[in-house]
Amino acid sequence: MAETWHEELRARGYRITPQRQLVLEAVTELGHATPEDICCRVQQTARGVNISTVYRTLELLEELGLVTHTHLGHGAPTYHLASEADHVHLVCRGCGEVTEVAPAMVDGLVSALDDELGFATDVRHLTVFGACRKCRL
Amino acid sequence: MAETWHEELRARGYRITPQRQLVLEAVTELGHATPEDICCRVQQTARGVNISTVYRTLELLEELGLVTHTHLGHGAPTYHLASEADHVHLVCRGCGEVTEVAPAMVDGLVSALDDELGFATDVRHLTVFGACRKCRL
DNA sequence: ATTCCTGCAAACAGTTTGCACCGCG
DNA sequence: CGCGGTGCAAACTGTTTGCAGGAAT
Repeated sequence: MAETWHEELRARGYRITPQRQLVLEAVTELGHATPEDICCRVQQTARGVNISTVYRTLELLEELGLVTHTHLGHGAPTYHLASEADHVHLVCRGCGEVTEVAPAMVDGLVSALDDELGFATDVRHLTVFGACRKCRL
Repeated sequence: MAETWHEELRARGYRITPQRQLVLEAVTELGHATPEDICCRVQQTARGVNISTVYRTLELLEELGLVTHTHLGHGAPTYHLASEADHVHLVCRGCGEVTEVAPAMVDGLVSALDDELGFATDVRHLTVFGACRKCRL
């Protein structure tokens, strides 16, 4: 609701622009969107936010902690709202389906890596490839 | 030792060429190598295996089950011998260090996904991003 | 008015493809 | 000798950058 991120931006000396608002909206509405998805979406509403502005904006929003990205395969990365990103991705190599599962599913792995190696896992960036029930032979 | 893959190739109607041998050797010796790494390596020994041949060959070797690849970050994928690929990758976002850990570390996750969703995890393609002991603030 | 932001075009990295020639079998 | 493989160049996707004009503050 509250546009708290406006203050966040100003506090760091950044400006609030229509493009930035449009990109954030597009990420919110699309979920799992590639930079190009976002660009297309934004083209429909207003006319034109350039693809390079989309990249620059996503980088900025990620730096502010408003969005995150994951790699769901070979192509372009996909972006989420950080507030809705609290899940792990499962990608099926057979049908390409993407499923989200609760981060609790990997709690064991996370604590094992922490205990044994001192490694702090970024759960939200985790993508597990494999075969879903339908596609496993 | 045994060049059993020679028969594999012939059996499927493929030919054995010096380029294919060189690429396989490079993957064996380098480990975690990008297509370009492999290309460079091969340039030194003989003169010239073209980058597009490297791509075509890696695709072939992967289809034969001799090599696999993972995505260790933003850039190019990295290739391994399939016989040495039985591990999970940890990538530190701070220093970029890549660590290999035993697949046993993720056994819990794998069986949870199988039990609850019927999802068959491809452990060898799994990459966990995060921060290593030194880089976690 | 100042400074940041945007659009555009060009540069770039990684990968794929078409085609003529080459060489394994 | 025939057909698959290779090299080369061109096309392509995804991303970054330099620069001049435009807009938020």
